[in-house]
Parts: sequence; structure tokens; C-alpha cells
Amino acid sequence: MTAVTFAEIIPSYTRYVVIDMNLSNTLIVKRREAPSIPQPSLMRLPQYHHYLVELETKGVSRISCSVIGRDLNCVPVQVRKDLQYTGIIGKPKTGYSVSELIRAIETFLGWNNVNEAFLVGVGNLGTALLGHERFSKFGLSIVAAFDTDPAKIGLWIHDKAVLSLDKMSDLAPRMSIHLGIITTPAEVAQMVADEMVKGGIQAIWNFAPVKLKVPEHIIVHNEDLYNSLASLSWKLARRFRVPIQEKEAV
Amino acid sequence: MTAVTFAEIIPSYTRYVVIDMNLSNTLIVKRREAPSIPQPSLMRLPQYHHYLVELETKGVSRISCSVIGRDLNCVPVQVRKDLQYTGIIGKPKTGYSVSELIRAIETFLGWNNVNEAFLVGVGNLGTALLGHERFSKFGLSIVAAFDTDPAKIGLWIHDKAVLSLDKMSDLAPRMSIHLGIITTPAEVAQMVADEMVKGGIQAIWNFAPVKLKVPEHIIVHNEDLYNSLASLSWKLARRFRVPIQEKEAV
DNA sequence: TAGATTGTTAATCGATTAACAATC
DNA sequence: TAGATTGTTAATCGATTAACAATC
Repeated sequence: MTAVTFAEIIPSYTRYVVIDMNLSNTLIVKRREAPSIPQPSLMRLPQYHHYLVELETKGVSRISCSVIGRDLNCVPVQVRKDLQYTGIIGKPKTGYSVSELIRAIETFLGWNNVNEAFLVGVGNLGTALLGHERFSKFGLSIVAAFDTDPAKIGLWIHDKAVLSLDKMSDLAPRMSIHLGIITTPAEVAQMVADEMVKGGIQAIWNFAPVKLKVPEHIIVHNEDLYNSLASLSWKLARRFRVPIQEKEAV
Repeated sequence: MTAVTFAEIIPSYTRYVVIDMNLSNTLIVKRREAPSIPQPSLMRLPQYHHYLVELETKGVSRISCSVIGRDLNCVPVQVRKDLQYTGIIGKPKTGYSVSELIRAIETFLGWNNVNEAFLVGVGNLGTALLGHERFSKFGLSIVAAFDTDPAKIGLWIHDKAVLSLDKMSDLAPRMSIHLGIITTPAEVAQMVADEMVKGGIQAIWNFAPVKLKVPEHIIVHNEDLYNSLASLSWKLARRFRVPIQEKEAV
């Protein structure tokens, strides 16, 4: 019995790697370091989800990768690969069940389990995020906001209390908060991140334009608008440069 | 005289490709299809920029890739490659001039030429973006906002007028606006994009969670928070899954 | 000169795409 | 059965990293 055979017999075990087989013929398997999915695939899943939910409201019950690809403007094989990471199994000729697919994506992304989060920095962007009810559909619930501005502390914004930043690192463990959102100016973002780490926060969604320094095990996700803007303005600038097609020199 | 020699003599011409040399010894050169830079490199440039500006205020005048790499937590050779796309030339042993580097990045990204933009969708996020003064440092100026909500039309938000969406496609060409920002709900984003295209807008910065369908030549940049959130919540969920390290089977 | 650092070419790594086998 | 579609393996493509030569 080889590793390959094993994987064939129990398909769901393909994510495991056979590392040893002991005397009693018991297979010792080890989960791969990363049951990994490529980052780009991960980021495309919500798009499929959004599309599928819309499809479901229209009463469509089955869907194929070629149709998804046509509607979402990408190649079918990419869709297939992406969806496979969620563990869904399709039927040749008939495709996938729309509702199963939706559930598979939601489960895979952990949208069924609510992530409670603290938000720090109640400026324009922070306020906007506090008011974003749609986050709840994606398993995110912002339970409190923090700031250092006395004029803001004590306010309720979009039904969330604004508290003093001092209290955050105490409150986080007491409320079992694992996710922090930073919407402060760049200057104080690192200090806020340090506080979050102190409070035992595991993952940081960072909207400030700085690369945070945090311990190895902390998950950081940067949402830096300026990076994005850079890309856009470069492309736009290139568009309006005189398009020198041929040029004489020397 | 070969292409290589030519590039050596006039370094700034390395972005051109020699395609022919005519009888009078005039070199005919053609700009490459894409004076391209990898997307990831492009998105990293603002980070270097931010870091360098801070460095300059501290009075540092020269910098090496290894130091940048140490401070920004990436490998020196990546820094070097990224910076090279801007056309900057360093000196072995002494590194790069900080101020030259800053200017090179700004020029490369087109931050010296202002991009005037229309914003459509004055909700929480739209309002936040309207109030983002820092955009001006990156060559972005939002000159007007649009909405369909009569309660919002006519307001001034962060010194910008909110106008009726009807007027956008007329105003855009008259004001030579080439950039549009969409901060509407997903449902109407496609309609807004169509209007923008009608108004001759060349590039769209889309914050709505939909994949827009636009003509080939329109530049679209999606800033989809849900994609990001997906990635983050997946990683966090994985963290809290029981970490099966070894497992017996059959 | 020696050593640090840039610039560049080659190797590696990972994601995408193409090709094809399996299946309903 | 024939044809459409999934699932999977192999090839391609692009970005990162390693190795090394050039230079101050």
C-alpha cells in the first residue's frame, strides 16, 4: 500500500501526507504545514460567493465553471481549481450545486463563526467601517471602538461605544477578542499594534500606511489605499504620456 | 554600434529597444509594449516612499538596500530590483541618495501630476474618502461627489459639492476628468461604471464588491474589502482549529 | 587594496494555464 | 453512445531569490 493508493481510497485525506507506516500497519499521517490555498485563490472566493448568492436568488440551482468563467470574466479551469480548495465535489456534465457551493465557500472561509473585533482610530475611515453592516454577513462583528481623543471617547457611533485606548489591552483578553482593526494615522499605528499584541490579539487588519512590526505569530493584513492608488495612478499616467511609437535619436 | 552599446552610452534610453538603424546612421528606437513593472513591485513603491520621507526628516541623506530591507522586513535584492524600475542609479558602497530616491519614486508613480477625480456614492466610505486630505500628496484630488439620494444632493461634504448623478457623464468631459471612484452599494456599481465610461472616464477605482464589466481600454482597480477580509478570517479560523499534528488512520 | 554595495544573470518557486483522462 | 463537464497532471509564465560580477 503506497501513499498514492491511500490518497485514492480516501479522497478527503489527500491533504495529508503519509510520513510513516508502523508495524501494525497503521498509517501515520501528518497534516501538511499549510493546508494551503494560494493567496490569489483565497481572495477570489468572495467574488464567487457574491456571484453565486445572486444566482441563487434568481432560482438557479446548478452551475458550471464555464458559465462562472464567462460571467466573471476568467478562465474556467481557474474557477475549478479555486473551488476545489473549498473541498466541494462537482458532477461531470451537470456541474456544481449552487447552494452547496455557497455553503462550502462560507464554511471554508469561516464566515459561519463570528469574529469579534476591536477597532482603533475613529476618524473618517474608522467611522465608515463601524457603519458597515454588511460585515456581519462575512462573520465580522466590530464590538467596540477605541480612540485617544477625549472629544470622541464616550460617544456612540453606529451603535458602538468609543472607549479610551488605555482600556483596550485589558478588555481584549476579558472579552476574548482576537482581531484588531487599525484605522489610525500612520504615526501611531505601530503603538496601537503593540497594544493589541499586549492584549493578546492574534490578527490585525491594518488600514494605516505603515508596515507594522509584530511578533512572528501575529497575522497582519495590510489594506493600504496608497499602494493601490500608486498602481492606478501609474497606469493612468502611462496612458496620458505621449505615446511615442517611433523616435529618432542621435 | 550595437543596441547594447547604445544603452550603455545613454542610460536613460535603456527602456527603448533598437529596432532599426537607417542609412544616415540614425537610430530608430521603439518604446517597449509595456515599460512594465510587476504589479507587486508597483504596490511596494509607496512603502519605500513613506519610509524614505520619514528618513529624510531625520536628516539621513544616503541609504542602502540592506538597511531598507532590514527596516521594512524584506530582502535587499528585492528592494534593489523594485527601486531599479524607477530608473534610479545607486553608487556601489555608498548606496542611494535619499532625496533622489524620493523624487524618483514620485516621478515614476506620477504623483507630481494631479489626477482629478469624481466620486460616486456618498455613503460612509465615500464620505471618508472625501475627507482624506492625504490623497493630495499622492496626486489625487477629488473635485466633486455624486449621488442619487435627493437628501444628499446639494450638500457640501468636506468642501466638496454633492451633485446629482445625472450630471456626471456631462460634466466629466467638460472638466477633463479621467478618473472615477465608485463607493456605491454593489447593486448599482455597474450602472455607475457605465455612466463613467459614457462620460469618457479612463480609469475606475472601484470599492464596490463586484467585478465590473467595462470596455477593454478602461483601467479598473478593485479595492474589495471583502476579498481581504476573506483572507484574514480564513487565516484566523485556521489558527483556532485544533492543530492536528499527528493522526492515526485505518 | 579590501570590503561593501550596486547591478545583472541564472535558478527557484509558485500561480496560472493547457492538455488530457475520468465520469456522468 | 456522444458530449459536456469535472478532476488532475504537465507545461508555462512571472515574480522572487540566489549567485556573482562590476564598481566605488
